[in-house]
Amino acid sequence: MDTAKASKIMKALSNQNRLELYLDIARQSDVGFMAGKGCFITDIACSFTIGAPTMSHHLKELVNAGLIVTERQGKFLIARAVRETLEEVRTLFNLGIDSLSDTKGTDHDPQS
Amino acid sequence: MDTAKASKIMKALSNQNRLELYLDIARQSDVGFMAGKGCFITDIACSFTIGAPTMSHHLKELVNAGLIVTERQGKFLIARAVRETLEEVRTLFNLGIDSLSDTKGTDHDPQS
DNA sequence: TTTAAAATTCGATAAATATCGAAATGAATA
DNA sequence: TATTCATTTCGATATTTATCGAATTTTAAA
Repeated sequence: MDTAKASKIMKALSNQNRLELYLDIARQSDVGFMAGKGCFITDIACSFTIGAPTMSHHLKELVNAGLIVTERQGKFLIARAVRETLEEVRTLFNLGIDSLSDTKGTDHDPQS
Repeated sequence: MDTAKASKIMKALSNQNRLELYLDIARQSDVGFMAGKGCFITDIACSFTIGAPTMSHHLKELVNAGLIVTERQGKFLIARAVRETLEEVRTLFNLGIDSLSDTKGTDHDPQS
């Protein structure tokens, strides 16, 4: 993934409300019996203090970043996390090397 | 990690220049013989088109987010990625469950 | 001590953005 | 059809921020 796209994703998650929104959606999108079903924005929205217009705006930002997809189901809106994007984010934070996740490599803490 | 801190980290990485700066530092902070030594900002800076004041600003933001630490070495500035913060970011994107990349939740590498 | 290089601070500016209230739209239901 | 609920659009505003040039500081070297 190029850094242009990556930074857009980070920007989409740089607002606390939007981050929590995404995490809620991502968790519900994949947990157990709900897997792949997505979740109702209405149900999520009630636990947020922001207004409906702001919620709508945040959702659009998440869609724009490729983090979620939405779909209208009658009166309601369904959101689902895009798994591929999440995987890309994870890959990004692997920094292209694996040596960061294991503990070897430093004899002692060079700081403190 | 709470979402307040997480969103601050995301914000710090939401600017493309700053993200690339961080990735450069993080890679050089941990690769092979350089592990733990940090890297000279001067050397990194030359591959960026931004001016010195902007670079200084970006570094401060990264420090503020807890992503890097800096240290002056004579005339130069050394930067090192904070491993713990990176780990926290990775944990965040595991969404608290392992089931996202592995339906069973094994002890295999969840990054696959 | 003078010079030069690296980095920071300061002040300014243009652009982005989070949020809101009011109004409009879409869709189910009474 | 009229009403009601979920969502979106619009317009506005206050705040943040990325960036710069100029000036300053810090430190090494000449």
